[in-house]
Amino acid sequence: METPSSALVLDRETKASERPGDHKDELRLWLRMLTCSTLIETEIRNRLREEFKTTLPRFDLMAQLDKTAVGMTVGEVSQRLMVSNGNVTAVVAGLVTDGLVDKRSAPQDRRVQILTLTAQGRKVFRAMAERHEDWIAELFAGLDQPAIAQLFRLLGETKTSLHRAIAGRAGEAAKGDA
Amino acid sequence: METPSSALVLDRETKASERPGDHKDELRLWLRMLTCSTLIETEIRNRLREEFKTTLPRFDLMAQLDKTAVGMTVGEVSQRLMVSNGNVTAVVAGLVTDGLVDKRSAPQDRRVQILTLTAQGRKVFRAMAERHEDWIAELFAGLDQPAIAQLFRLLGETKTSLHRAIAGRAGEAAKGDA
DNA sequence: AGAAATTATTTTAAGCCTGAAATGTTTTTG
DNA sequence: CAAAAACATTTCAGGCTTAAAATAATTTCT
Repeated sequence: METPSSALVLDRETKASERPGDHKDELRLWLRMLTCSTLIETEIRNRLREEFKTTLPRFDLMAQLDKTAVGMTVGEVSQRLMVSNGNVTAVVAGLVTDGLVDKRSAPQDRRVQILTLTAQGRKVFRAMAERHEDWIAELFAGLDQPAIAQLFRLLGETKTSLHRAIAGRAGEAAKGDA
Repeated sequence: METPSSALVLDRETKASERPGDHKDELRLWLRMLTCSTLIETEIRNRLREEFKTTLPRFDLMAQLDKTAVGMTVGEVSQRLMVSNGNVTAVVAGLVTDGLVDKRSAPQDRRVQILTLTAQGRKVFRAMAERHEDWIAELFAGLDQPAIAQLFRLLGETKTSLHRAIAGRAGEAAKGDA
């Protein structure tokens, strides 16, 4: 950002990372990211309700199923959406009732439930997805292409950092368990 | 889906913004941002439960109240947290029961409820906030200071873009209403 | 002043979401 | 082969969240 000269000025001019034990910058970054996510989520939620009388969890679930031709198990969906298994069970129940999703146990392993979009489900989803893509573009319209690319890249680094930190802690916990 | 020949090859080489009507980059950006937010939220939620036996909504609410000496109204909190009024009412109820938050109607306007942290609430929150700040720093540890600053700046631009897009649409809706 | 509009909050009904316990199924192991 | 372990999903209890309707208080307008 700027070019400071002496060591003390350096502390003043650079960000808090120079001050030991201070992590305000990371906190502010997180709060700003959360604000952005919440604004987008709320807006998409509103538009899905107004324009398609549906909810974001339903849309997200259908989006996963649309990505595959052969269907997906409950566990697979739950992992991809980063929600609990029980949650998937509940949301799927609604979609099955509405004839948008088909659920059947796998013939070779009856523990597993295979979820697929019905023909109608696929049709309905495709229509929503098209609008959804426009909405997202509209929301990000204030960023030019290089800014989008840059942001995408930095969020990639963030994701890596998060995975490392979370896995690290899980490892610690496991060590304690053993 | 097939390999195009002349003009379209250019499309392949340049970014999607060159293809009219294609907004895949924005969509991928949003999905990546959502992944990051969800990872952080889930991790913070887990740690708050394990270490302090509390929930993220409660923590967030207390964080707002900690920012003021004179207290905050229900509406003010709801706006800042970007959640519904009814939600604040419910979460506050729990915190009042636990003696962490105090709620009383404003003397000059009895419609308004003033929320403040109790002494205990402030003490409990401060302890959690300190840990929380460390956790966030830990999660972002893979980013160096310039990356954090850059990301913060880009998310600022994003926020501006979002506000403009959302306000714009609200304006349209209002026009229709009149 | 009194009616109407506005404002702040709460209530309600419905759906989302979680972690943990329970259920049913398959695989491993003694 | 049968018991035990592992696995996939569902159920359950509890809390969060929302939009919309209801309630309560204040302000505005005539």
